[in-house]
Amino acid sequence: MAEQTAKMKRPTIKDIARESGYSKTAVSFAFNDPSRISEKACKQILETAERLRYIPDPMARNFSLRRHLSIGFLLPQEICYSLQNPYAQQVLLGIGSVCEKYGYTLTLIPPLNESVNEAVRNAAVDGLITMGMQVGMEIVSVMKTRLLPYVTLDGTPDEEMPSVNINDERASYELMKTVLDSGHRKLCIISLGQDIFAEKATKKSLPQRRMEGFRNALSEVGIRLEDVPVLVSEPTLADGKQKGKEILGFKEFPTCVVSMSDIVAIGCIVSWNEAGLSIPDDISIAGFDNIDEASCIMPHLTTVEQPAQEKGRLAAEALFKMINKETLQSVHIEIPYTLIIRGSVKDLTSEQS
Amino acid sequence: MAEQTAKMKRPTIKDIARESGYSKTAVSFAFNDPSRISEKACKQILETAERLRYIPDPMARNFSLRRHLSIGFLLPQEICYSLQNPYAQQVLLGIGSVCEKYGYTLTLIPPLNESVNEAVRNAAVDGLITMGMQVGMEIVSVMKTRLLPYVTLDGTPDEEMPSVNINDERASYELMKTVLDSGHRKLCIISLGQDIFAEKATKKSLPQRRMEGFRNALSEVGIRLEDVPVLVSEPTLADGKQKGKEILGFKEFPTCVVSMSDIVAIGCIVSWNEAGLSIPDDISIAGFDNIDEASCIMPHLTTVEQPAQEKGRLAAEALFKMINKETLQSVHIEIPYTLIIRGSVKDLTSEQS
DNA sequence: CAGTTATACTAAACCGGTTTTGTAGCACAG
DNA sequence: CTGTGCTACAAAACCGGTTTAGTATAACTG
Repeated sequence: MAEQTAKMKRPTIKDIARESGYSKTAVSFAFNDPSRISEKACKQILETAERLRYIPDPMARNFSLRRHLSIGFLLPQEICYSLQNPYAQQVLLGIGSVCEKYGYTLTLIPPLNESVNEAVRNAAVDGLITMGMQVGMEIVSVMKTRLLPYVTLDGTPDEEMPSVNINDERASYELMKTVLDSGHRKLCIISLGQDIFAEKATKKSLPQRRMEGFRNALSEVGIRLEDVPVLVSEPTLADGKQKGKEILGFKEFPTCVVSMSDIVAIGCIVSWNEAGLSIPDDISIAGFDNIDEASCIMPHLTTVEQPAQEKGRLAAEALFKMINKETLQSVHIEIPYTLIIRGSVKDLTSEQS
Repeated sequence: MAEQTAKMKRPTIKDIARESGYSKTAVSFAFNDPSRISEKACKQILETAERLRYIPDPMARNFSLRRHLSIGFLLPQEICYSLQNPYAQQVLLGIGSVCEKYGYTLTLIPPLNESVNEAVRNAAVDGLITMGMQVGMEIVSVMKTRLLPYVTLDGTPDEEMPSVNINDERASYELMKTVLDSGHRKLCIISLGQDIFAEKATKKSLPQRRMEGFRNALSEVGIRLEDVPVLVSEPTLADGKQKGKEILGFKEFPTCVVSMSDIVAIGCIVSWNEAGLSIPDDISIAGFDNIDEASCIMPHLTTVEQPAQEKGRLAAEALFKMINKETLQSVHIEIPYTLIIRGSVKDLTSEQS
């Protein structure tokens, strides 16, 4: 009876060797390089393996071969939080499509015991894609110590930080300019959450870069960024709704809200709808990302399109190049964005106030 | 100079042992069970480790401890295909939230070389969550051979197939009954894609179970299921649009389309809108899942709500019980669904034809 | 004070593969 | 007929941790 019961341990390469009368080496060759042994031996070994239902232990193979066959997507927060944003989901899909191509799996890595560091120390992967990482952060040194290749999305480009980004400063400049060109002057900005591990970032983070773009556009019409109210929101629908409500309570009611994230903008619209406001007549709003929902909600959202899937793909491709030692130095990829003007920002210039 | 350069290999436990003057065992204890050695030894070892920037190799640890600290989400098709459906994304979030709780990562496992079997053979995980799996499929035997615990969602419950499901037959009966009660008689059904690995399924698959529900409701008004046109769609927006177009070409135009998936239903609506149809006046439609987009699109979709995140959570919890040997026998969980009636199905009974 | 027990450590086995090294036996060239 | 090279295999080392078994010393016990 070669049948396998729950109590039996799975057979190992040793069992196959013993049972087939050959050595471990021969068994290994039978599976990985049959040309190294005789046809007869190969046949016998594979038959024995089949009979004992032998499946090589992936962990042992990977350990021996010093690889994991998986890359990690490092999430700054809990999975069901980070991946709530359709933008992040699209990035995920992009990364995923490249993983398949290389025969890799994709490991989602949330913080371990609330520590991103811990998660990186323990991650069983051949490389990491991170979001919103900045130089100088502790986890950068962990990845370097582990000699783990990494690429960051929406982070701060730097010689020790391979990255894929759009030109955020320019994009947000254009977005803000559009809003201002429509005649809006009483504004409110919704920025993105503090980078949770921005301990000692030296260069400009993504929200900071976008803010710079806003500043430049604003200064052209004589508005100081410091005079514009700024809220900080997590990129989730729930937090977006929250901020929307908050804005309703402003004494100085803005004519247009500029959000750094579509999902937050949509959250605002939802809460404003609930409050009976009509958009864009009562209040205008612009977003960032051009997620699918932006063209689903009424009115369609004026936003900056950034190709999220493509971003994920490019980051993953760069990572695999590093894993395969094709590229040793740092990569920096800038991809194009598109300003998308739709109905969520009212044109105040064409009407008589 | 204890600095680490790219060329140097990472230090191993052996290096720390040598450098600190203690044994490998002592180093291991220093990290995992300091009470087993003296404080002095522990301090010296940890200092040495710090100095040499030693990080224990996760792969080696896991291999030695016979675990992976990751569970797998087995996808029937490519990642960017399977996870396009918001329903699957929600399931993913649910699974993810449980993984975090147990300190595990979540590995997305697409088919390897187009083979789900290959993927399962090589999966470096402690357990698997699958979607739409049926008994008798080859991968079931692979999972059993590997002694890998598994739970299936939307599969065919069976003693050897732990599962989490809603009562699909009953839910679709109710959905179809609602449509029929609204007076619709000329229908079209959009079923879900063939289960791609349904080689020799013995019991009823999810689309089959839902079809049974439809059949029961239809027979009550004297319609034979066989007389209703049925399309089969992949659960993606793109394929949904495609089916929508296809329906536009029908000679016998249906008054209502009943889809087994919201995303497909939404695809139909999009393509009908493009064709200038007005919904539900020109054609009605009902879906299944109640994804977020169902209440975003106009008109809001009449559908069956199934708590996708909750499904993922329950499946993951059951899986962890099996991994931790708390449950040895098979689990079957049935969770409640809710019929949600909104504007996408026109009431034909209240109007004079 | 002999015998037992605890403490603090080390050596060696182990996890299950792959890979290097070694060695028969045979074919073929010189 | 000897030396060289090739084929087909086996033995042993290796990957980097954990764990078991074992040992020396110190501390307790009767």
